[in-house]
Amino acid sequence: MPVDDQDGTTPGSAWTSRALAELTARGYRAGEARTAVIELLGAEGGCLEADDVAARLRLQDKRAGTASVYRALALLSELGLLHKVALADGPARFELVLPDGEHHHHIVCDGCGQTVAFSDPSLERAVHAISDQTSFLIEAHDITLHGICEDCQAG
Amino acid sequence: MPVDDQDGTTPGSAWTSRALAELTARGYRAGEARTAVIELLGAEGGCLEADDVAARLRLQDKRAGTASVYRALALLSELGLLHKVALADGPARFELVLPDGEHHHHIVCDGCGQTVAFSDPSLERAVHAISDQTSFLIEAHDITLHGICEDCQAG
DNA sequence: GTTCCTGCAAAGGTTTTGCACCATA
DNA sequence: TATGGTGCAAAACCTTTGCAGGAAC
Repeated sequence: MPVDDQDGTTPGSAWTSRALAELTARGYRAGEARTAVIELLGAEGGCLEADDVAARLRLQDKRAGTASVYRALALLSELGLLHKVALADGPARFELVLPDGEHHHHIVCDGCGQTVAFSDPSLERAVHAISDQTSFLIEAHDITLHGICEDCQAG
Repeated sequence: MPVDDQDGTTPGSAWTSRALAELTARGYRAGEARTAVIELLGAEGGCLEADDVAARLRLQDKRAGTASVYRALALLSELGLLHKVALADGPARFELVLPDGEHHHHIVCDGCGQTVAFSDPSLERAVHAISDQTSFLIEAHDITLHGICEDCQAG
């Protein structure tokens, strides 16, 4: 469920416009499948697997072939509009890249596979400090915590 | 290349002994493929893909079927002797779990795929602070930085 | 001798690719 | 109209599973 911001719009709807603009600005066409993927991701706020995207589009009667979904996700990642996250098991997930750099990380329950998001400024500061010390030009980072959720601890 | 510690032994060779002891202590048998995988990982110090393990064993004329390699890696992970790390692209890698909890994380070059390891105490502190705040029982964490290595920046 | 481990081969799931057709600009 | 996007189907890739034979205890 997308979170409303102060304007009453979602961060995702701004992302949708930006993604579509970026595409055409770079000479890519707004084909049917590609546009549908962008609109869906903006509406959902990201954190979807390729298969989720395909399935939800089917529910909306916007049919998009699996291959086109993968191609759209790959292109958007390449353009820096999405960030591909590989959790330890299962397929990759795709997160919106927002212009203010705001993002989150994940805690995965190794019992039931449930994933929750979190963000933490001091963790970000620690990552940036490392970025300054390495010869790599750091552009992104993934952080995943693994553990057991409350339900699985009880059961 | 494994890093020598103060005793002149490698951390990996201690790991090999511990892994073999742990296996028998828990009632598992020291079969040929399983033993070969453990010895290889200890000697190499971890950070290998399943396929690397199979290939290097073949080079040593210790043939181990792919399935047995995967089964050994899965068992060792389950016993807490290995940690499975999923980088964004490509197959999972397996890291030794050392008894003192010492471990490292990775920086991946998105240009050439090169991976280097790093460790950082303040990053670890930040992760532990989060662990204390969540209802999850945190048992492990993966951190991967993505960027462009010096070579790819130049080229 | 019994149980577990192993290897092969086949299946499983995710992602990529080839190609003919169609839509966008 | 020319180029590039799309969909289908097939392939590629990593990983898991079934099963018969062999090794460990």
